[in-house]
Amino acid sequence: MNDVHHDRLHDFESAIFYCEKNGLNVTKPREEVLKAILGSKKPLGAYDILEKLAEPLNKPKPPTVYRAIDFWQSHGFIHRIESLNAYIGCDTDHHHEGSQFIICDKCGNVEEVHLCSVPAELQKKSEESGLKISHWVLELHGTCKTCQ
Amino acid sequence: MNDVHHDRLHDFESAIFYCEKNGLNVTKPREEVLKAILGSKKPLGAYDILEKLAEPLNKPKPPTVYRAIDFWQSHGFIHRIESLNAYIGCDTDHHHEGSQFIICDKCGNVEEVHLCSVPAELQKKSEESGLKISHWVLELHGTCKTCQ
DNA sequence: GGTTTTTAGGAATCGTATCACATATTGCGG
DNA sequence: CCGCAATATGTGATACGATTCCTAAAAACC
Repeated sequence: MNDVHHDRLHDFESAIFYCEKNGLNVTKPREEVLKAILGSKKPLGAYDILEKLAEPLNKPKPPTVYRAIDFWQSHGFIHRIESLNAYIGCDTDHHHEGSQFIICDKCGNVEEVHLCSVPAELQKKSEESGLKISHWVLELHGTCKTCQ
Repeated sequence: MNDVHHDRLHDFESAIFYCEKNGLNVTKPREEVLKAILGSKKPLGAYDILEKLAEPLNKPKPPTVYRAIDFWQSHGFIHRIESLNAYIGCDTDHHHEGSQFIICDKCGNVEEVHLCSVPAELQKKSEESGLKISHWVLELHGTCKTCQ
């Protein structure tokens, strides 16, 4: 567990706790995938994860990793960043249909932002258009404070 | 040119005009790629485009299509929809750093939305975090009026 | 213990995108 | 017009991302 970055340790433990409470199996692949993602400050691609797990899981194949990703994602513990094809740990209590990220294209750091709801302007637009929103993707790219 | 959907014909012509005015070459691959994208009501994947161009361009290879996509994208005439890995024509005057889409996951229709600026809530968050925004991705998924 | 459900292993394949390198075409100064 | 530089294309190979399908193991339940 000490290979999970310290400020994400709590996330790891709370995920485990959540699973225990809800009768979900925390299997070896799932555990290792979550550890890999939470252990990284930056989002990881599926094949980055695959590499990291070569040792602990004896060279797993893509489906193994994708299955675990799906599992954690479906329970809201990790998010996919569409514009990076990469995965990152959720930094709050899971299960929100939208996620928002602030992404530095220079250093690759990603910060999760939490809006409790769709911004008003958009809410309005989607109402006008009659869309019943299921989820949304919001990714701001730019240069972070330290990289400027 | 009559294979460009009628309500996108103007977009095609104004792109050509823009290129002439700015000394940009409208080559055969570029022309065909733009026509393919504007000729479709729904976003096209790169390999969809590749297929459509099999005849007019004599079975082009991926780089041919991607280069033309990059070209039009860099001049703001088409957008990439990250959560679909697909490309769609811009429906207004080009060159805005952010694009916003309303996507029906049932019928695949996409509507472009134009916010002139980043929603206030996000603007605030990105200021707090010190991000200098270069571009942003905003994609609302759900079910459109007619599909509900 | 036997059956059902859940999970994992693994080969193959598909979809998306880029690299490297050769070739062609265009634009422009002499 | 020629030759050079800049721009753009053709093409094979390869990298990266994700899924399908089928088999086998492990857990949960009776």
